[in-house]
Amino acid sequence: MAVMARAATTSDAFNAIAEPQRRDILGLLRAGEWPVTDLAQELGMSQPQASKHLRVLREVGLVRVRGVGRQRRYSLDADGLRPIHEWVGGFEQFWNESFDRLNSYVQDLKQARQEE
Amino acid sequence: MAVMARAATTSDAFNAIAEPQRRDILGLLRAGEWPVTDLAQELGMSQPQASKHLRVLREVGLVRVRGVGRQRRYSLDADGLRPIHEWVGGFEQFWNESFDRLNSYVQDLKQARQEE
DNA sequence: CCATCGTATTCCCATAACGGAATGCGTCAA
DNA sequence: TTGACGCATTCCGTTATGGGAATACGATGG
Repeated sequence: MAVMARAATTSDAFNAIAEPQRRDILGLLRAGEWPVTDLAQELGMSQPQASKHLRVLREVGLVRVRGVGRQRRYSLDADGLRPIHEWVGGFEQFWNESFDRLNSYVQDLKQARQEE
Repeated sequence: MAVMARAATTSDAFNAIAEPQRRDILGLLRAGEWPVTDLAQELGMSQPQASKHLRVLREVGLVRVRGVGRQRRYSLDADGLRPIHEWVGGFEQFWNESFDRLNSYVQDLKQARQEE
């Protein structure tokens, strides 16, 4: 049985978006469809690299492709990001926590002062 | 110069949370502080594995440690998740898109019907 | 001071990533 | 039909992963 080292980048959206360039690609695709070459140039990466990253994104369902003549136009399919947003959202109260604590601390101070 | 293969898991929160078990750890830590052994048992992983994952999480600043006697208690530091939430949140309109399209399609239908 | 508890670290291994360079391949224009 | 264009794929090399097992290490209790 295969000893898994690190989960494949294609195993899920979490792994796919761990790569900065792939996040760049997704960001760019918010602007609409892009043929590979243009996308690569826009983001300053080689065409093969762009193709490879796009393949990963396609495999996890974050982008779609459409053949137009001899080009392949990629577009966003953001549904796969939703689970991530929800998972991370489950921690929202905790990154407000320190602020809340500070806040209640300040409240306590105020109250203590009034009671002096 | 070092040829980078894949970004280190410790390079940022995106990479750190790509590993399911680390997400499990973070989830568990919402319940409060945990000593390593208990945490490992709760999540069904070996103690060394737990320690290793916790190290990664600590290096990217997602958890804090506190020494209590001979145990080390880990707790959540969720601030580092915020950038992720914001990045993913930037795509929210796009995963509502298909719904929106369906919606406007229905509107069009209604309107067309009234104009008959 | 010594044995033990709670953890962290180290070693070993199989796997796969990402980048660069080269190449394969389908489609369109002449 | 042929050549060029737009992409995808393959090969190579370096690096680091996560799991298991063994071990090192600091703090505590006796």
